[in-house]
Amino acid sequence: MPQAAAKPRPRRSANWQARRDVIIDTSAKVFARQGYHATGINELCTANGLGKGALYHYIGSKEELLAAIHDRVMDEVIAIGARVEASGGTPPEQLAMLGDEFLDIIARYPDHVWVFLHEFPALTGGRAKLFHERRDKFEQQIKRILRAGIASGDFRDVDPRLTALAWLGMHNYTYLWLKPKGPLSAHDVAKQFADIFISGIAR
Amino acid sequence: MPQAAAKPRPRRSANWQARRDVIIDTSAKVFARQGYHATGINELCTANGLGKGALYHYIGSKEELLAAIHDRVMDEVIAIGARVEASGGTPPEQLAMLGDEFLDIIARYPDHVWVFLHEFPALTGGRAKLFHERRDKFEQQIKRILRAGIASGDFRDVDPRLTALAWLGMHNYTYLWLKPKGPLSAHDVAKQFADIFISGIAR
DNA sequence: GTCTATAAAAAGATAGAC
DNA sequence: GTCTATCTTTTTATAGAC
Repeated sequence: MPQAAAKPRPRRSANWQARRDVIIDTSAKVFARQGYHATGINELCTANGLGKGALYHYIGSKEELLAAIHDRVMDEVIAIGARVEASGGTPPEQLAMLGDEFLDIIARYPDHVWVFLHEFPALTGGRAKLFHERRDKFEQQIKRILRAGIASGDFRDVDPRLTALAWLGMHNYTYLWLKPKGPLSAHDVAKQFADIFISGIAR
Repeated sequence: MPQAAAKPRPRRSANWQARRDVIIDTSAKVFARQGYHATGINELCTANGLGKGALYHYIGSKEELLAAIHDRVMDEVIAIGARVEASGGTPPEQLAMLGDEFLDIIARYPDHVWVFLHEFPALTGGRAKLFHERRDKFEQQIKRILRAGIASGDFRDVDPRLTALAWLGMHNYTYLWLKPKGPLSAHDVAKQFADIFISGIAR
């Protein structure tokens, strides 16, 4: 079997990778608080407790760091799509499960999600293209569930695209107010959102 | 009656005001395309066909320009709140009307709305405070309608805050895909969103 | 009112010592 | 691997001529 081409493994030590991951998470917090463009390399150095030389040893550039923050979230989002698909539930069950897992990601990565929802336009070239492809992939996933539900008679004859975007907006927007320490858990919110949305499109 | 303190009229000519408004709208387009911090004063000069001296004659600073873009949208949002309240419809009718007018603003000011949803964290001090107050005021308006609907028996006993945020997310998110030239008008989208949402929280 | 020139600070990134 | 010093460009804003 030939070498897998999907993710060309960078020639770096496991230690380097682990250190880099910490830098990505710490930087996400700073970007979330004051914005990507408003944050200078010097501030990233301070936040990470490193000099410029050391920081650049781990990140190729500021934009590469931004892309890494996006990947952290999108990797997980794509993964839940596959998990839900494999679950074999009914369309309403799948939609509820998708919402539950999606909000769980938002609650676990509040900073990363903030960054990805605010700063994705700062990605350029191939990085921007890759991001949009993965975002579209998730949207397709939602539409597939909706179409299946219409076909099965669980949902009325809604416009799949419009309805998928309504669902996405409702869930994405939680990044602004859903707090890990808040009165409602991601699971609670997902449950109530599913109640509203699924009965809203039920036949 | 003493002088109204709400909006201290600046001592400027009507011509100056009109010119400034055009600059605000043109700049909103540039900010929407490439971001507030990523846009330099020089680019704003080019886009507006002015030199630095002339531009600064109309805007106090870059951030004041950003605040003006926010005001353009928030003035209208607050206005629809009052209009809906005065309409005297049932809670479901009011919620549908609010969505219809809200999406109309998003469709008419796509650039301003983009800027306000992406760059509001760039506002500082009193400008940030004022913005948050007005945003909260709109959220209160939604919650009031929801509570009235629960009291009247039109809606089931949902959590007003959670439901208001679900409604806001669903509608706000349209800024990313609702196009004036698109296949669906803001009115069409509002109608279908109202169908989903109101039946989703109906008793 | 509008321009050009310039100030003064900060940006992202790199070089080379250690 | 990490540091300090530095390069180059760009930033926001102002001064002063016209």
